[in-house]
Amino acid sequence: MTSNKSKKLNREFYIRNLLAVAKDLLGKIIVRNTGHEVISGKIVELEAYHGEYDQASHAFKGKTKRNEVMFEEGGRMYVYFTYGTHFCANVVVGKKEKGLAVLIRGVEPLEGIDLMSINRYGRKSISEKEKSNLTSGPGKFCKGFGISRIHNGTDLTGNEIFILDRPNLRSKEIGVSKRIGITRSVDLQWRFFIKDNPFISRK
DNA sequence: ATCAAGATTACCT
DNA sequence: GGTAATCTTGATA
Repeated sequence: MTSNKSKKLNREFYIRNLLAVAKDLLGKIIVRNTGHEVISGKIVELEAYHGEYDQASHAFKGKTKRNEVMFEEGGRMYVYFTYGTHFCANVVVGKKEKGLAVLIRGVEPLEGIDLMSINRYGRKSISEKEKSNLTSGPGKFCKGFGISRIHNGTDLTGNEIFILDRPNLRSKEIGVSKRIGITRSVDLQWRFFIKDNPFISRK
């Protein structure tokens, strides 16, 4: 079982430099334990957001009711609702009050694929195309994993949602680009992904 | 109280 | 490549 092979990332992992944590999270295994079933997948794409000098960050204008989890100590989930339809999940990074986060944008499904299929399409049996589309985007990942507003603030050192350690990738395996879907601070090259992985949201 | 924008996705031509 | 769907938040009055 994938979930038992390696160790859960601890608090110290998350309380580090934003871009270092972002790159190190690539290739790690994110797990959701519903209490009945386990869903897991490899993180293959993400983006970093910095509350102090990144105008695209939800934390840029300071703490509000919506983004308050971003100002907690690293190692929690910040989940927000957008476009009236989708949830997006972030890993909060760094010390308290910093406002740093990493948006999870792409995951390669490992365990619980039947449940993911039901969450996304309402049925277990899905086409090859639907399989490749299960969790290849921030909203799709949340839908597949059943993550919604009730998971905002979830402690990733707990037992419901957590991330398992894996060896860091070599920098050669990591692609870097501008972030997607934003209108401010557009030139920061803060999107990271595993090159050639089919579950990244865009080529 | 009102309103525009939004860290997206699915479906259309 | 274009755009409707759908609703919460934060800004402004």
